[in-house]
Amino acid sequence: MARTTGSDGEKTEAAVREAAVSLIARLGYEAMSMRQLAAEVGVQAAALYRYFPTKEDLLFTLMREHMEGLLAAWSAARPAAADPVSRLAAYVENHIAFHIERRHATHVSNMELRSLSHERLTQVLKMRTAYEKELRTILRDGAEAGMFSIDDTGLTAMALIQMMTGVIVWFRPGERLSVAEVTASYLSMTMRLVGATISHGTARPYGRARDAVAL
Amino acid sequence: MARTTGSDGEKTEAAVREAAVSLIARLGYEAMSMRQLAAEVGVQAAALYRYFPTKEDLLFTLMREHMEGLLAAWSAARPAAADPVSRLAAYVENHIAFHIERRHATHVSNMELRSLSHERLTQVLKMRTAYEKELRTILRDGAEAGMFSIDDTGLTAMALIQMMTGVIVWFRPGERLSVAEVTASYLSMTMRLVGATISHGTARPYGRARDAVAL
DNA sequence: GAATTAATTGAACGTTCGTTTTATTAATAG
DNA sequence: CTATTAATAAAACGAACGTTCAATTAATTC
Repeated sequence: MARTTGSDGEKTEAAVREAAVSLIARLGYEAMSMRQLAAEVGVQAAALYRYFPTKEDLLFTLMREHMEGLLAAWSAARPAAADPVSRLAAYVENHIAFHIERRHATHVSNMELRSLSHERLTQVLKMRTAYEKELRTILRDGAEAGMFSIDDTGLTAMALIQMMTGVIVWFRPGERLSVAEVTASYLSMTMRLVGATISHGTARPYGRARDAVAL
Repeated sequence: MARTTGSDGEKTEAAVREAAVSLIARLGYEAMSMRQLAAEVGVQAAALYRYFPTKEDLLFTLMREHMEGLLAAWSAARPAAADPVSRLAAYVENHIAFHIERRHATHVSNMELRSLSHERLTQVLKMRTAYEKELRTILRDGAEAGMFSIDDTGLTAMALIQMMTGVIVWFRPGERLSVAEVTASYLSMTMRLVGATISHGTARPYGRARDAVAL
């Protein structure tokens, strides 16, 4: 046998990507074999090498495009010139929506970094750092404007990102909570965590956080 | 060659555990070979099978003992009968201290669950759930007492745990921040996130969170 | 000091891995 | 209709994998 009727390179490549994201998320990159992946696509293992020269190239492609997608989504969602509270809200909403929509790809991008070569790891981390820097900038602007109360900008940014990304670990669409409810909760937790205010001197708490007490 | 001078089963087994935690954390369980592990210990691969019947038995042992250690640490640290704020503070402090101290083992326990058999996965998850339930209980008690302002207890517990455990991803002892500083920051972020109060009606915010605003 | 037990080596087993090569067929271009 | 290109199958490669087994030596017991 050789070329099969109806075979199409573009469709096959798309099927390979999709199956790879799902399989790597479920089994892990090292545990997934090229033969397993091929079987999932309905093809022989050798056919995969027409689209990706090595297994690692496949992984890197998935990760790079995931990070590019995240940066692109934020570029599209970011408010042009708004106050820190609005910008932070936009960041949280975009982050949650993007990660819930791409649970599997996020899993791959977060868990399989160690299977990348040094050079490619650096590339992916550079994109990740650029994305995180956006949040740090918002937090710093808000702190300088007296609208946020934050101990340490870098630490707070990491804590927020870990908290938000963690949603993919436990959240399953169609269960107890809706995406909108989850987003609203995370938004409210975020605003309270950073001590968001409208203006310095006002005493109305953000969300349901009232009557807090000094440590 | 055969038995080497000075060889000791207990010491070898301890060395195997230690090397395995470090190697699995760095390379991943699937990527670490038994020959690599043996070389790290300074022994032939066959010798490992004197202590662990299979590679998966080794992984499971590491995970189970990590979770048992976490539950034991919390049992020792938990305040007998205290108010929700104190109990929450104790939970956060214990969690951060334990996870910073055992970064590698935590990495293994969180990232390699999929390499466990169904039965063993269930065992580990049962312990993890028991640990998380402790936090949910504290949050619920605090909310019922009117000392916390929380949308959803389960969601908040997951968000807090993800946030706190995430410390092992970026924190490195001996760098910019000390363990004490990090702990204090996480404690303050936690208290603000849950809207902690001393008593309903008081208007003094916890930590630096003042002048918050309604969503 | 002989017998026994504990700890380890070295070699090998069958399997699976990522990848390459070659042949073959489907689709397309002239 | 023929020539060319695109897409795949089938088979094979050497290497590495987890694991087993028999032999060997150190430590311990009697």
